[in-house]
Amino acid sequence: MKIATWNVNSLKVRLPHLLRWLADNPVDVLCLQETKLTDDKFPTAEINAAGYHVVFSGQKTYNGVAILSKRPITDVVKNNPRYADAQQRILAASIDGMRIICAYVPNGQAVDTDKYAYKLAWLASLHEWLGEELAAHGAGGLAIVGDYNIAPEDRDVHDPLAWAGQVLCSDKERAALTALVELGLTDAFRMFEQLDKSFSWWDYRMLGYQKNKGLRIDHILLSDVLARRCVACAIDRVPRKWEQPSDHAPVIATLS
DNA sequence: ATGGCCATAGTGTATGGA
Repeated sequence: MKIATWNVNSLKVRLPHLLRWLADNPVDVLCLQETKLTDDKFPTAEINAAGYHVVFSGQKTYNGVAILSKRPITDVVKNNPRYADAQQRILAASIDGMRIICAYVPNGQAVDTDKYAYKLAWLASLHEWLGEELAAHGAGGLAIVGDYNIAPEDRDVHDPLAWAGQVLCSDKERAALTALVELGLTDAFRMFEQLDKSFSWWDYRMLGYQKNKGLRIDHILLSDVLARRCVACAIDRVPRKWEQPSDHAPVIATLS
């Protein structure tokens, strides 16, 4: 089975890309971030017609998450109950006994801003709640996937010197991600040999994609039960080359 | 040429993204 994540940067704009990508990549589970749609505007019918169940939690203009699945979805939790503010960034659900969490971690803007402080507080709260989710659902396997807005290591950054200490690469953000991993999770991408300069996001500006000036900030973290089943993990750059693309590429993990 | 974008709200131009 395949589990994937993709920050679509507006599902309204990117629905044709989503449907085209699913036709080419009929993954079992796909988590979306930055849908930027209120729930009444969510394209449920189109996604059902593509063969997927779907749950979602959105808001106007910003954020918004969704989980698509070929198999039925149960036990849905919207938001981190420990951090239930208006920003729709977390969606958890059970699929065939597995716990799937779709996460859109705050961007943080810049290290000296309130948004950065919000990001760190949000991550600390996520850590608390994720520990509980692992305790409750770990036996059947848990995957927490999405846009973490954190490049874990310098090799995940096109220009580590330029980005040193900057938002997405700062020590505190990396430590927060490490703390999540230390709950008993594995970065699926790094379980396998990968090409140097593998990224999942490229700035729209400065010919970022054409020059491969990117970051790897979209991650699939697997609990031990699922990590043992994981046989591959890859970033699919194909839709980043399509007309009017999202600035993020999908990441796909294959489980036996 | 060392900078070059995009989506949203809303109809100018500001904000957020990463």
